[in-house]
Amino acid sequence: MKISANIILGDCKDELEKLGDNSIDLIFTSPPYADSRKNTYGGIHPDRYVEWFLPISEQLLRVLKPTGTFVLNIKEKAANGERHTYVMELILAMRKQGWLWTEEFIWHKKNCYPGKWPNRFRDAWERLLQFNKTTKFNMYQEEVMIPVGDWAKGRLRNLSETDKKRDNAKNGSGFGKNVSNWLNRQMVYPTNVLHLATECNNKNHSAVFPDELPEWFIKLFTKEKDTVLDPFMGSGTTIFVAKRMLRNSIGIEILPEYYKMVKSEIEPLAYYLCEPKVKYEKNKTARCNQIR
Amino acid sequence: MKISANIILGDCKDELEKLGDNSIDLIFTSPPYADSRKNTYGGIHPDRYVEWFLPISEQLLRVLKPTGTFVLNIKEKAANGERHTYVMELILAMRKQGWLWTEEFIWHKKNCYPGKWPNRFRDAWERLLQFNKTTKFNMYQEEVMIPVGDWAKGRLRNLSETDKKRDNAKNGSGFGKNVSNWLNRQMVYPTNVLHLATECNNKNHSAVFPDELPEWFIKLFTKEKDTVLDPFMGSGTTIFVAKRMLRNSIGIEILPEYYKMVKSEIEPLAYYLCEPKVKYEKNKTARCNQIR
DNA sequence: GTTCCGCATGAATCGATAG
DNA sequence: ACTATCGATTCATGCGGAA
Repeated sequence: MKISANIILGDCKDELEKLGDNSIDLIFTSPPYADSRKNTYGGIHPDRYVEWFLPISEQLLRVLKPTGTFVLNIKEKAANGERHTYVMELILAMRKQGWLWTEEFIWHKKNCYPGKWPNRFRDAWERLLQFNKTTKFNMYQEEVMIPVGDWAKGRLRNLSETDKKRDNAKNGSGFGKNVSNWLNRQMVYPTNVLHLATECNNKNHSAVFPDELPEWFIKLFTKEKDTVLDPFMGSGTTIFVAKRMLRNSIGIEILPEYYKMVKSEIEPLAYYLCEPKVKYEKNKTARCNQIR
Repeated sequence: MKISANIILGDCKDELEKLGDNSIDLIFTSPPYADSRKNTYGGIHPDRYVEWFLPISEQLLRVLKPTGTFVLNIKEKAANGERHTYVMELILAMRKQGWLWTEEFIWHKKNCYPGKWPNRFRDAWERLLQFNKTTKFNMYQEEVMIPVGDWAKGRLRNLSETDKKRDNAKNGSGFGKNVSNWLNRQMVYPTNVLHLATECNNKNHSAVFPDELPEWFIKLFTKEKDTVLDPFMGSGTTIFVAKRMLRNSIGIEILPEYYKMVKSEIEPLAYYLCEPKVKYEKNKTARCNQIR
């Protein structure tokens, strides 16, 4: 089974038109922020951000499957003592386009960039806006469950009795179950707040996010062999993570430098991943060291 | 030196008109959320939330000092699989009214409401929108500095002395019981993400936000003898905290039950606080036991 | 007197049922 | 078809009684 990573050089506004309707399971992207990254993207003026983005989001709406999800990582800049409003205006405009604004996740950046200003503190969070085409989208909640909170540590004894009974009743054999192991993995569903550290190695790319960010949403909204799209690929974090997790991926990038870099680095992986019985969890560290 | 707590019964839209121009240093409030608390406030329909709030925010703009700050705690509901947009629409409308949207703090609710749904996770954060009249507002950043280090890392809790003791007692670790441990720590500025648990069971009162929330903003945006206003007083958390911190306060409440309760509980405090050399930190526990 | 454990209780949200 | 009400689901926390 071949997992493909389709790396495309070009303006996503044009390149998206070549993709088929209802063909994408997850769009995860972090577009250039308004008026930032001037040296790389030219910098979109805040006042024109919405009008610049709407033709793109229209194409994204077309290529997304009805069961798919679009996750947009974005945060408004502060200028002249105020936060810009283009993100809110974008949400309102995209809803008129037909998108459902399902949820807003918060990425809490645990080690955010240091700094001090007279009128504001460090900005330690970003928005992860979830948009959908329909209310019946795929969501694999069990894939992102987390260990129960610290409160359980002092109360494990009570849990053990219940869990022991349930476990025995379930399989009946009573053979080969490590109860204490099971106890330490009491799992609960997460919330809409994600606590992740920012990526330190940046490769001249000012808007990098950690692997864990796309990984979490890929786990949550896709299964193996699904297709993930990043129309603003940049250094390719989303694509590399998707590949590692055995999802097909499409990355669009306007800058030749990034395109070449990702293209050359993703190729050897294809080989590697074609081997049978390779589980992505086991290879994570190796591949991270290999490609990053 | 007398610190006053002016408790007013009535609709804040009417009562605010009686307050003088440019007389308030900090407005901290949590208005009734759309379509919620029906039994108490009647519930404002999401589609009419903005038009309901704008006359109030217009008065708030009038009574706030040019150096003052308005902090609005709010979160949009989810309905029919989507988040409502009235909060974003409110921000846009308030800017047209003349407000500056300076910043959006995130309150991460460590213990959010439980529940499970097929299309979303538990909602663990609320917005704390900072509005200002001018870009030259008072901000006492040093007052909310936090110790750097693994214990406080990721929590951003600015603890009063009693809080430190209480937390240490709770953990039972003995860590930090020696105040010098704290004094020796390097202090850093916090970020715009606040990690606080909601207060669960206070028997009779259940405040919608913990004391630490208004406390943090009162420290940051006011000094002693300044005036704090809460136009939706509710059970009076903001007013009690302001009183304890030696700030004058004005609370407006439409429901007689809440009004009477706060009125009767705040009175004995006036006596107590009139005594000289009373530092609010030392009295927190005593007063909490006394009045709550 | 500690520590431990049971239990109630929230700014919630969805789907089903009823008017 | 559209709105109002209700039950089910879920988990971090504090309180009080028990060990």
